[in-house]
Amino acid sequence: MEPHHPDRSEIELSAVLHALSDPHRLEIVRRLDQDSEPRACGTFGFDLSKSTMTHHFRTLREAGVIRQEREGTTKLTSLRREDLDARFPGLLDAVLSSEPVAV
Amino acid sequence: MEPHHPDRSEIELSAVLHALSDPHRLEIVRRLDQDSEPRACGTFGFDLSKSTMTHHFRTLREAGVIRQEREGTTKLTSLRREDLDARFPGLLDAVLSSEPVAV
DNA sequence: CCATAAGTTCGATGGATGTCGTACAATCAA
DNA sequence: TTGATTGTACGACATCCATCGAACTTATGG
Repeated sequence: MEPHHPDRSEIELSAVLHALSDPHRLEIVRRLDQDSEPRACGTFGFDLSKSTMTHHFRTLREAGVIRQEREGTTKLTSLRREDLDARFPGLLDAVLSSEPVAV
Repeated sequence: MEPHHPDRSEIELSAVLHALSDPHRLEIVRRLDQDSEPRACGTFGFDLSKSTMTHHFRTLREAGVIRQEREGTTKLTSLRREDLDARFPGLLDAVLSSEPVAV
């Protein structure tokens, strides 16, 4: 079964803020924004287990921050920038324009 | 002893996002922004116990979102808008411009 | 068909979090 | 001084959360 993505109108501010309040997840979003190309989950090189990464990606997806699509054996992840900009104008830019933190 | 307020440069994005990710705390910040006048802690009328309110105000204060100053028997709370705007430009406006949610 | 690679699922675990009630401290008014 | 008002401190408790390892699924490539 395909994973669930909330509709744009269903994206909740508190869920987005909570998703972005974890340093690992914020760094994921930061890199997705820089690349502007869908990216495989395993290409982030964090010192975390696979199951923990799955947990973080699920948190971001269920909050409506990212989109995940299966592509063969991998899973491409992309930022839902248009949806986020439409729903919370300026939020993503404000968050991403702050200085990165080491993770 | 006076409660601790982080210096502007010490305010961390993850702490701010976490503080704002709770609906009650977000509503507190929303009202502080509308009033633009320092406000007593007890004037928010939430259906929460006093100790829970203390907890939320402490979370906001330690994240650097609000300032608390004793004034007689009450405690005036104000938004640290200048500090937040300087440290994370546009963040507070983006958060506050989204539609309020019932609490 | 088999092995490998990429993620998910499923407990488990230690720590944080939101909530409460009761007791306490500080200030002001009578 | 006594009482009322405001808020804090301290446990307690149920839940959530970030993390892990091990077992599983799904697709790809010999």
